[in-house]
Amino acid sequence: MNAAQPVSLTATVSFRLGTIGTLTTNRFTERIETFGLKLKDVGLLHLLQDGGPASQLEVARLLGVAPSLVVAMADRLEVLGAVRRLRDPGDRRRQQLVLTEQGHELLGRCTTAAQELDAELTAELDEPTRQALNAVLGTLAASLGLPH
Amino acid sequence: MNAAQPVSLTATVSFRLGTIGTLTTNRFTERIETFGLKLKDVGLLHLLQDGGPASQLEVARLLGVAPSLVVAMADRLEVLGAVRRLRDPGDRRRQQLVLTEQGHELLGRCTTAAQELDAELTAELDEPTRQALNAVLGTLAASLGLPH
DNA sequence: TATTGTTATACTCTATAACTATA
DNA sequence: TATAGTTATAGAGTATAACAATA
Repeated sequence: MNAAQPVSLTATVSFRLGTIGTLTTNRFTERIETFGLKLKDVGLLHLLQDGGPASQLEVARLLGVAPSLVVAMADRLEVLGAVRRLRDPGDRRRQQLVLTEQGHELLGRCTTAAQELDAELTAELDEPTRQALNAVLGTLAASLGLPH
Repeated sequence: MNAAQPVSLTATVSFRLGTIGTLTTNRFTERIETFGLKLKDVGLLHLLQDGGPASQLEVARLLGVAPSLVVAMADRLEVLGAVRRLRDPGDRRRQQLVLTEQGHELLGRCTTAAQELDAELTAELDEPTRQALNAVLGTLAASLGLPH
């Protein structure tokens, strides 16, 4: 007993989540390039929609990225007209990032792109299976501290 | 009709696969660093186990990476004693990469690491749910042309 | 001349560190 | 002196292009 039967690496949940996740990320990245967006820009847009205005440092902490990267993302999104920087009058060191109407629309297009990608990725699954998969992934995301 | 109800980006399968996949990849990468391996080295080891000896250019094509990257991986794995380069006597341009006994053991340790990570990631799921998840991921991987 | 592997170089993404303005 | 944001610099990972050996 205790003899581990030989399990293939590719049969593990981790390997499959990693490879499918990478493929998914690559395809999504291609699509949003069309909008002039980088992958993490989408996370920033989503954050602003959900949590309202936030200072750049708050954003960096919430996204788990360096503050200098938030500068680059905010620059890019400002050029696209998707966000505006508003100086906090009470503390003029702070930049409040706010989503513009255009930013909201852009986020909507990203969501549509994700839904289209969903259909493409799960084309082989029947609807109950697809929904069950999404539910389990939601549980997993929640338990791992990811947005869900 | 046809009015799309507002779906959150984070509720899509694509977003969840992307974020969970990235987290999984990061954690797996940390673990195999202990063995002196980079992420894609593991894919190479697995390939050699499954398909037997292969030329470096075949490996590049199968892994979907540049030939120059295979050189770097083979260098690293050769130093670790995990693979050997054998000149093809029939065509001396070709280097046949073969897995050594040590390479086989190393791959085994990677598989164990993935299984441990599986347990960690799916700790919140009951066993039938965990198995159902793995089965659907296997279906997905197969339909997307990924190893499974 | 074409192909395999290698080396040299460049590009993308992101972090760390130095710096400026404000508190 | 401490903090928010910015700019400068560096490192990891990987691709493309130039090159050498062999066919």
